[in-house]
Amino acid sequence: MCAESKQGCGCRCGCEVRGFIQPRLLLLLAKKASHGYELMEALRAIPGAENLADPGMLYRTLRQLEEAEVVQSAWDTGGHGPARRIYELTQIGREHLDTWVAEIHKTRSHLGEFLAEYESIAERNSAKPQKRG
Amino acid sequence: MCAESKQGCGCRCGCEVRGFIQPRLLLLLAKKASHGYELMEALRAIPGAENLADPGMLYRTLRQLEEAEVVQSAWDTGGHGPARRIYELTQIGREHLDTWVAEIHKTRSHLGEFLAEYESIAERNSAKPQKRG
DNA sequence: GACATCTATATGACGTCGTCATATATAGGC
DNA sequence: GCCTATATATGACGACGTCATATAGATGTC
Repeated sequence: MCAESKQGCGCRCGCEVRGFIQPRLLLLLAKKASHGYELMEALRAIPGAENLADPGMLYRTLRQLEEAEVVQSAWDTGGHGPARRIYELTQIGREHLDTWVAEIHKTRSHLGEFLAEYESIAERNSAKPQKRG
Repeated sequence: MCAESKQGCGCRCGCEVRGFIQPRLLLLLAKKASHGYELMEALRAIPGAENLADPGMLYRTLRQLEEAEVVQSAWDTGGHGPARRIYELTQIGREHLDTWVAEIHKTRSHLGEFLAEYESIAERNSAKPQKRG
């Protein structure tokens, strides 16, 4: 989207929430226990989460979450294809999701306030385009 | 907030937009040309932006933005105290702010959809706390 | 049975972002 | 001269994100 993105042009060309793959995974797992590949496909199907469907980030995050006892896993060799590591939420994981949800509420409010502030400035400028009204 | 934050517990304990200091600065500068220290105080006063009031991040970002011709600066030796570098938006900067605003709108919608999804699951679980309804 | 393809998990390299610590310098009060 | 407030700037380090690459089992096909 941004041709100048090399050498830090200051143009981020996107507004992403840091670490958002975590609550995305927790919410998906709150619906249904699942494995990495399936979670990746699910992320790919969610508008705004397509960028999170990266195997590198995904599998590393799942390992971190398991290390933190937010999820737990078990091998599933029953299906067709290679063995899959099935993840499910722990009680800690459900609490983490609740914490994330509270924080996301706050962040959403802050974005709303930012946009309102922008609108008020944009209005002021369009009302008085000349230097001295 | 999170005692386990050492060794990557997976608990982010916060929901921050990556690089959000940029649109914050652009919006502040859209209101009024200003210098680093003043921008830092302004950020400190905005709910949800307190964490962005870090001199390291701030001055580096201002330099990057100037490098990208998003802002331009000039020394001001008139005031009392040390010389200040006064920044103001360029035309490119105003366009960048507009781009950011469009992206922030999208992100805000995605957060709303995430929260709605969470609510629908929370309702379902509280409606049927037992295994088979 | 050799080969390609799909499914599935995993690691390495590298850059950006964010936090914290630290350095430097001017102006004013005592 | 010394302390504090103002003001800008740099270094180190970890977390996050992207891209590339490695490994391997199952399936289909010629």
